[in-house]
Amino acid sequence: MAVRANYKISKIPEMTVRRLSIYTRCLQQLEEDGIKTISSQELAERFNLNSAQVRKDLAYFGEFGVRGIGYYVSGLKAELLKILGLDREWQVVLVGFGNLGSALFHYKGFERQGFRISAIFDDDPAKAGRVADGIAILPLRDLGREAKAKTLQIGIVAVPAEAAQGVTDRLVASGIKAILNFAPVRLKVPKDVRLKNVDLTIELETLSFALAQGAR
Amino acid sequence: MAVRANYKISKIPEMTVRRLSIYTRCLQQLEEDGIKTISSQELAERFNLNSAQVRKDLAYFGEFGVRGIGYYVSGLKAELLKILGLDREWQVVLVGFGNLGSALFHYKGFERQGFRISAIFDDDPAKAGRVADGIAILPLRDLGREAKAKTLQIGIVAVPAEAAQGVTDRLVASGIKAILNFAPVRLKVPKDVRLKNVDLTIELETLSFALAQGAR
DNA sequence: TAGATTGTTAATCGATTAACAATC
DNA sequence: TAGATTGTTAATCGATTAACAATC
Repeated sequence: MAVRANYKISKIPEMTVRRLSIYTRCLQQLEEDGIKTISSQELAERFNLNSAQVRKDLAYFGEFGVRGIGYYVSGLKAELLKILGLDREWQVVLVGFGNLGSALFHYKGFERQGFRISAIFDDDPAKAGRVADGIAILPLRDLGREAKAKTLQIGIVAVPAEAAQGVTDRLVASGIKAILNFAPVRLKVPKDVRLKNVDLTIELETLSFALAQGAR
Repeated sequence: MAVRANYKISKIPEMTVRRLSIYTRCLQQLEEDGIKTISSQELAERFNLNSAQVRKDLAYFGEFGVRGIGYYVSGLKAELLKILGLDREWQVVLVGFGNLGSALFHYKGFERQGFRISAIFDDDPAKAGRVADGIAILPLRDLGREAKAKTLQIGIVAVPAEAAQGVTDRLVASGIKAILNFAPVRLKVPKDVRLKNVDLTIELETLSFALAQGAR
């Protein structure tokens, strides 16, 4: 029953974390549907996974199941929310309020999981000074002050490739420890800073690759 | 020297394709900088990869290098563009013109690699009928006709989760063989249709996980 | 030729899956 | 208790890396 407290973050495979997110969503749905328990087998089937994989993913963090029964939906959901850090609100800073940046700002999915974009920065004089949905768009020089004042924790980089490293350096300098980067460049960050890249063009290229190959 | 023509698509690891995209970009930059040749070692160093991995990735598709020299930058670039299907233009259809959809439409990165969003669909009466940058926003019922007329090849799903499966079914029915999905749901598609999911919330959750763990 | 670097085979590593004793 | 399902160990699979003969 005891939850292992002393695992190393680095030991948890990235794919395990991603699957935990997926399980969590499923459990939220199951809870709404009034379903009380679910087995690893049933959970796995919904995502074409192996039941052993589901159990192993969970086993990194503790023993949440009951032999002969499976997992209690709302109990497991609560555990996973805690593990993923979704049992609290995160203060997110968005840098870059172009097309992508403003879309991310208005995207409802983030807010729903507790990611609150509470600061926006853009050095474009046409944007800095404006207000979006009650959030002021500020020039980057104000970042350090705002990061402290609003205890910003996660940065989103949505600026052009050329500007991305400079922006990242300022985020790091202001104490941000996690960055989600949408610019198509490899950013350098200190090793205590978590960096995740989302490269939309590469996603499309995996598709054009498949189509180009298929056409042979 | 001969390029192997008979490999199976399914045999190429996804991660290999993603790295090919990255190599290609690097080669484009190197070409602009006037660099003529590059070794697998030099290429690998730029991305913290292993030189054997670079050579192996390329070896899936042929022998592009010269022993003792390395790879000719512009020659290899041209080969990779062909392999990735980036030596041509792709007709992309965007479904959903909300915040995310309109951002993707205006995102310059796609166009630059030959992905042309040449049709937009949205059933919202406030949007259907409008024109965005010369592209008419049409109701979904026109999809079949437009798909034929414009030989649409790749679909982007940027609608709310509830609408995503319905939209996908219509894309498939209209003959689209590759779909990039931004809705946070597992879509069902026939097995000859390529599906790639981009889940922005999960990306943020990998960060909140790391922060939450680090905070223990 | 001597030096450099490829393409490829063999070794290593890590993640997925099968199998099963433990136990509700 | 009998049946079901967990948590975990061992086997399998696939991807990464090291090593090296081939060769420019």
